[in-house]
Amino acid sequence: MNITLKQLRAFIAVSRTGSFTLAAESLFITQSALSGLIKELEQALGLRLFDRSTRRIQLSEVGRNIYPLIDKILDDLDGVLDEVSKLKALRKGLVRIAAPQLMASTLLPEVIAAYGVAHPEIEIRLVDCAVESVVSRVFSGEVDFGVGPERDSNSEITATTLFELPFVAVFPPGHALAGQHEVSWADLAEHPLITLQGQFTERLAVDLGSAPRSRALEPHTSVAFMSTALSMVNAGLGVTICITYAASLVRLYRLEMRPLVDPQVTRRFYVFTRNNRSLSPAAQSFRDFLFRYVAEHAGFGE
Amino acid sequence: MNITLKQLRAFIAVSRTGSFTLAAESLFITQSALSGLIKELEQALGLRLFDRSTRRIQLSEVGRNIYPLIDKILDDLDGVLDEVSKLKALRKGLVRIAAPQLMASTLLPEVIAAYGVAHPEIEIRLVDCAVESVVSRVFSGEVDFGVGPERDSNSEITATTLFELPFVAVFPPGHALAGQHEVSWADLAEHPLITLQGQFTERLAVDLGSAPRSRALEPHTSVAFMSTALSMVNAGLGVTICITYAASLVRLYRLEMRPLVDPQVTRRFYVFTRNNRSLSPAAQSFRDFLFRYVAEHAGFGE
DNA sequence: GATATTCATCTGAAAATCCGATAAATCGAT
DNA sequence: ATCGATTTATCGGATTTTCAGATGAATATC
Repeated sequence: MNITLKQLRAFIAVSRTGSFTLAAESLFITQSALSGLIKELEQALGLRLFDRSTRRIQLSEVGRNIYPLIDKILDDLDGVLDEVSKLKALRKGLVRIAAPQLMASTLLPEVIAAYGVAHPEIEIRLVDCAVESVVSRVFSGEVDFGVGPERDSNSEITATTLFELPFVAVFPPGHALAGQHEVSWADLAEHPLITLQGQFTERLAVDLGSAPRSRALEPHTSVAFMSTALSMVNAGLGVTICITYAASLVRLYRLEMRPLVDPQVTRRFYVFTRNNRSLSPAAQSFRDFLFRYVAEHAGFGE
Repeated sequence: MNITLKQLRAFIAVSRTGSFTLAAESLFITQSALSGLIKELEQALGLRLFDRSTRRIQLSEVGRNIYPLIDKILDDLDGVLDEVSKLKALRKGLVRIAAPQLMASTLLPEVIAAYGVAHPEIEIRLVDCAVESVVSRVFSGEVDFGVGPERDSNSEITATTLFELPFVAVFPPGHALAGQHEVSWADLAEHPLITLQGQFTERLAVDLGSAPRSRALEPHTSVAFMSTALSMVNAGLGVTICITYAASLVRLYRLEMRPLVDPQVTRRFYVFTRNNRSLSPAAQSFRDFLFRYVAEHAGFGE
């Protein structure tokens, strides 16, 4: 005769309730079946687990000793079953992510592709939108989480740092700056600059301060999308600046990058999640994967 | 359908061997039974645990995740069973015994030492306390059982006779009584008597009745501990009386003993256990050993 | 393409499990 | 003390589960 989970559950139930009858009810079996289960278990172990009369039930010395152990085992088992149901939910799932256009065309496709290898059943839906509306889409629940640069904090939204990367200067091959390993903001001021409209540039100006080199930021041209800026650079209309995570796109345009220094300015990117709202297992899994991916490809795109 | 330990063991066995056939062998069941077990488990969990063709078996994603968890649970369970069998086999255990101070310094150390030879893994914890509180400590569960002289019966406590021994007179070598082989209570009255305080002496007075010889008990001095009494006897301050089980202590003091007769009065000692409460295997074992020891050393200490 | 190996399935037989009823024990109240 | 209520233990029969052996299907190897 082997020990069964039923017997162990019976043991715990009787220990908890201190009564065969109550325990039987809680297990949805008859009292006689329960009586039999305990008897079997005691037989299998070769000793009494309860000191019992028809009126009183009490754990025996040995019973007291093993109760917490058995209880823990059953708890662990239930934990595993929970785990399984989570994993099961993970097998099919839909994750929606909001990200600014540039990120949605550089880092994220790369990560999504890598994730898809291990989790083909999970669909990742990418919402590319204006930087400004990433957080609001997270807030509205339209997406599971969002990725983007720092924005006004909001008590309903949690921002977790995903990475922090420096700015680089971008110019065509054979450009005057191509000879330098690094480019200073002052160097940059010597050339027509193509910048992005919106907060991207405004914040950068703040970071650089009112120092004379901020003149570098006086835009020659200002466009809405990075891809437009890159096309213009490619056409020899000027230089632009971007963050290294866009490296794949820059390479696609066959342009050159140089670290921007004096000072080196970095930009943090965050994952935005909504408070008081747990992620679906699939979303959780992809979010973890994203962090791991970024950590393992530190300085990716360089 | 509920999950069973059999299924979990089957899962582990298949994971380990990577083969249904081998796993079935190692579990001493047929391959078809094993196939069924895995099928059931997968059904219960609602997903595949193995990716299998007829030629190759491989843990699925989920299977890989839960394998270590399940393995740990089974290990824990086996650990508990081990624990139980150790307790049962007396390879470990703790026995707590309450006994009056005198007994805790004479008979019990002797028995415990003898028991320890055969059962070195079992710890015997001796609680020496006032005679009056032996039973209450048994009742409270503070000790597994108690040893002591007769006390008020209690429906919750079972008293089993351990031994019945006579009183002896104790005096220094060269004492006036040394020439006699036996000492009567009347003889005793001729010498200053040192007695123990408390019920010990009171009960003795009852046993002796109102006969004139009870004058023997009029105490010259009354002390709390036998060892004090013996020291005083040793110093020539008088004689005392005790029960033969204390012989080892008397000999330690190099005093002499003589049977007290006319009448011979005996005192019974009991083992007190609590009703409706089984002893742990270790306590059971030591209790049995104690009875055997006393029986085999009948009149021990003489 | 033949062969050997492996997992899945089917079937009858054996074992277990469960339930309901009943017995036995105990406690509390009259 | 006795009776009634409550609780655990046990018994017999019906049901369900489990298992072994044989067979079938799939696939890798030669």
